[in-house]
This record gives sequence, structure tokens and C-alpha cells, in this order.
Amino acid sequence: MPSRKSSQLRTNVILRGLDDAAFAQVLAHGTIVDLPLREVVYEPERPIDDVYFPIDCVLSIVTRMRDGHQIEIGTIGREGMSAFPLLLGASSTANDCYCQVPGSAVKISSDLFHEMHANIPDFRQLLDRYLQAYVNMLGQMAACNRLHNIQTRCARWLLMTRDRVTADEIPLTHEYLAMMLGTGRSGVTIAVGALQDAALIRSARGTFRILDRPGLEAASCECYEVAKEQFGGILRAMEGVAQA
Amino acid sequence: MPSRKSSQLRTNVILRGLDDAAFAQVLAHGTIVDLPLREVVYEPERPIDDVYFPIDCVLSIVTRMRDGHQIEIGTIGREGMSAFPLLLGASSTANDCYCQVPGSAVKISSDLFHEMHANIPDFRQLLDRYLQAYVNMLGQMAACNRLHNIQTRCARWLLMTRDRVTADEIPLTHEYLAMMLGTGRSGVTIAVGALQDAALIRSARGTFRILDRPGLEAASCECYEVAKEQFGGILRAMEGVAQA
DNA sequence: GTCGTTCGGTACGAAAACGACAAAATTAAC
DNA sequence: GTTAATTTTGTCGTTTTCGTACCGAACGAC
Repeated sequence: MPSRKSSQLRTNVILRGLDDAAFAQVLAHGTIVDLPLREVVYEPERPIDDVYFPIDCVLSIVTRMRDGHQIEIGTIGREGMSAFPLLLGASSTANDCYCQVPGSAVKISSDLFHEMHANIPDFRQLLDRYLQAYVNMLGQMAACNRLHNIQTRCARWLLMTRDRVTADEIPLTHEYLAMMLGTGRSGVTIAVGALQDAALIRSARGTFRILDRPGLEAASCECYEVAKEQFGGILRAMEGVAQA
Repeated sequence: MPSRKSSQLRTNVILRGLDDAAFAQVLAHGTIVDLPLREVVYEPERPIDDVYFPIDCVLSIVTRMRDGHQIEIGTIGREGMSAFPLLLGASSTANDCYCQVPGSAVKISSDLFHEMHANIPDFRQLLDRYLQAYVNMLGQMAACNRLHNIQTRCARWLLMTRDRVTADEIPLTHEYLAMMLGTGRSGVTIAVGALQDAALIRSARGTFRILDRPGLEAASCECYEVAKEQFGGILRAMEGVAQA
């Protein structure tokens, strides 16, 4: 996997937390891939063969109902990786996970993941902390989805995604944002219009751009801050491990 | 803790999964307590000193927002225990946990819990499976809270709670059910009225009684079935351990 | 350029949330 | 035992939100 500088791969904070020997193992057995839009990372009724560490893509974890409605319950970016079911000891999953914002990621086999998880205490500790943040975020999302309105959740989603992407512009249609928020597309259009009128964002046919980040944070529900604090904790924990 | 038959304590499926030596340890160091309504089991900004294994009470895990609104994100009954934050390696928590339906539970210290978790592989395995079910349920609740209406969620809540309680009657006001569902009280009254008109339940000043369980399941959203399947998995896993 | 598709805006009927108030049931006070 | 206070529930009207359908605009293929 020599096509990119290894320092670039360290953009993923989990990989950054690895010591040099472990990271060399990832370099030796992993591949760097470009994930296209809507590429499936895992889905129910199918074994999970690979684990992805996003560099600059964003993955959505989605719950799908029988009637076809779906809604995002979690996001994975450069702060994490895509192996929650494996981490919990399952070989399959109840949710769908697919690429929401295209970009690159490091891919390793589930076998290698399991091996590293079993043999590298620092890695295990970091993932446990990540799982903890994820569970707390799930709880916050469960509450947010019910208690907060479209506009504030819209702002939250854009902020959370922006934090995980290096680019300033997020490619996304209203339709898909509506899916993520579990609502109708027309409601999103209205909410986006309001945020745009307030000069916080600019949205144009398939793309969003954040113009005023502090303003958008003020327009967002508190859940953005809570989630950020959770994953901020990851970053800090990671730095602690890296020094050791 | 000799005030009740030990077989009765085995009503809790986690305790039932313990081998005799481990169960004796619980008997020796634990106490059986009656949890009154709204008794706090744990809350943010406070260390978690004890772990509860419900016998016939129901605990609610609740996310509280800054404006005071709260909503239930998870339920703990005889299928589980109250130590998720500890299980994830945290010493405190982001959520509130308090008693929703009064009843008895076995209480042990966090220290004993940690010791047993570290030393008893079967126990650890069972808890890992339980955590897995819990995380899956969180995801389902996050989706349910947004996509399903009051009435179907109301039915779901009553069914889930009924499964965790031995009694046929659930003591609960509309007001608190509304809190759990994250909605207004008047909406709950209307939903309850509809379920009552259909002769599925009977609600009278502070109590609910399920009259027609299959009918109520049909009136509930699919999430009840999904959650039940998750924790049904716990039961089956537990039986497997008990035989070993 | 033209056509076809995708995407975004708007309008309207239906549902739900919210708040306030009134009635009923229970408990407390005396 | 009667009255008063509190808790719980039912109802109404207003406002907001949601869902659906339709229309117009932008983009891509040719």
C-alpha cells in the first residue's frame, strides 16, 4: 500500500494511536481504497469480511425498517472505524453501513482486525473507549431524533459531517439528508432554506457549504456539542496512548 | 441475604447464568433491596458504586436534555443488569438510570462486579452478549423514536415493560409514560384511549393492564419484536452457558 | 440545441404537538 | 365524615410539523 504517505493514513485517529510495529502490520496487510457514494460497508444477513478506517470519507450507520424507511443512527469518520459488530463479538449486524461522503479509507480484513484486537492491549483499550463514545452517542441520537426539530438536527448533521471530512464542501442532496434525518425531503428543503437565509450555509444542487461555523453551532441542537465532546474524548485518549 | 429463596433470585437471567460458586459469591456479598418508584440507580457526575440485577422491577435509562426534557433510551429488567457504563470501562455515565416500576433487585458493589467480570469468563461472555443486545436496541430505539407514532410506541413500551415484570398490572401515570416516550401528556392520553377503545388495554388512574396481548403486539410497531428478539438471544445464550 | 433525468421549491390536506383548562379520582386535613 | 388540596385524566383550540403531489430549474447525454 505505498500509494500514499503513511503520515496521511495517520489522519485516522485510531491508526494514529497504533505503535509503529502495529501500524507496519496494517501497512503490510491492508489496502487503501476509495469508497464511492453509497458503497456498502456491511449489512444485515451478511458476514463482515473487512474493517474500514476512514481517512476522509464518512460512513453512515443506518437502521432500516420493514417498510423501507431508514434513518441514520451513527456516523463514522476519521475518528473511528467500522467494526462495532465485531467489537461486540458478533459476526453479523442489525444495521446497514454505507458510504455517505465519498473518500478514502484503509481497509483490513476482519481476521487481521481480530488478531490485532486480541494481541495489542493499547489497540483494545482505544477501541473500548471508542465503543463507549459510540454508545453514548447512540443514546444522544435516540433522544435527539425525538426531541429536536428538523432545522436544529439539520445543523447538527452538517457540523458532525464537516468535522469528519477534510473538504469544506459536503456533497449531498436534500433527499439523502432527509433520509439521514428520518424525515421527508420537503421539510429538509424548508430547514435548509432557513439556514441559508440566515447566511449560515449555502446549498446548491447536491452540495452544502458551511459559511458561518459558530453561527451554525448556535443554530444546532446541543447534541452536536455532546457528541463532539464524546469523540473529543477519543482524541485525548488516543494522544495518551500514543505517548506511551 | 437469606430473606428470599435463592431460586427466586435466579429469576434474573444474568444471575441464572452464573455457576454455583459465582452465585454463592453474590449471595455472600450482595443484598436484596426493594427499589421504590423513581429511586436513582445512577446519574451523571456521580460515581457508580453499585450494580443492580432486577428481579421484578424495571429500570429506565434516560437521556436528559439541558432544557429538562427527558426521554427513555433503554430499559433494564430481569433480563439484565445496570452496569453498562462500568462494562464499557467508564466510572461515570452520560445518562440517568432510575426505577420506573417498583420491585426488588439484587445489589452488589461495583468492586465485586469488576472482580467477577475479570475472573469469570462465562460471566464476561454473557455480559458481552448482553451489551451487544443493548447496543442493537439503542439503534432500534433511535430509529423508532423518529419514525413511529405515539400509539404504536405506546403499545411497544407497554409490551416491553410487561415482559420484564411478573405482575400483570403496570403502575404508571400517563404523565410518566409521556416522559418515557418523549412526548406531551395529552398525546399519550389520546393514544391510550384508542388502545382502550380497541379493548387491548385498560388504563385507570395510575395503572395499566394488558387485556389482549396478541392484539397489542399487532398494534405495536415492529420495534417490539426486534427488541424482543435481541433479548431473546440473551436468554438462549444464557441457557447455553448454564449447561456448560 | 433537445430530451430525459435528477434535484429543489411550493402548496395543501392531514396528523401531531403544545398549552391551557376542566372534570374526576384520590389523598390529606381537620 | 366532611371538606379541602392534590394528583391524574379528558378535552379543546391553536400552532407546528409532516407527507404527498406537483411544478419548475439545473444538469447530463446525445
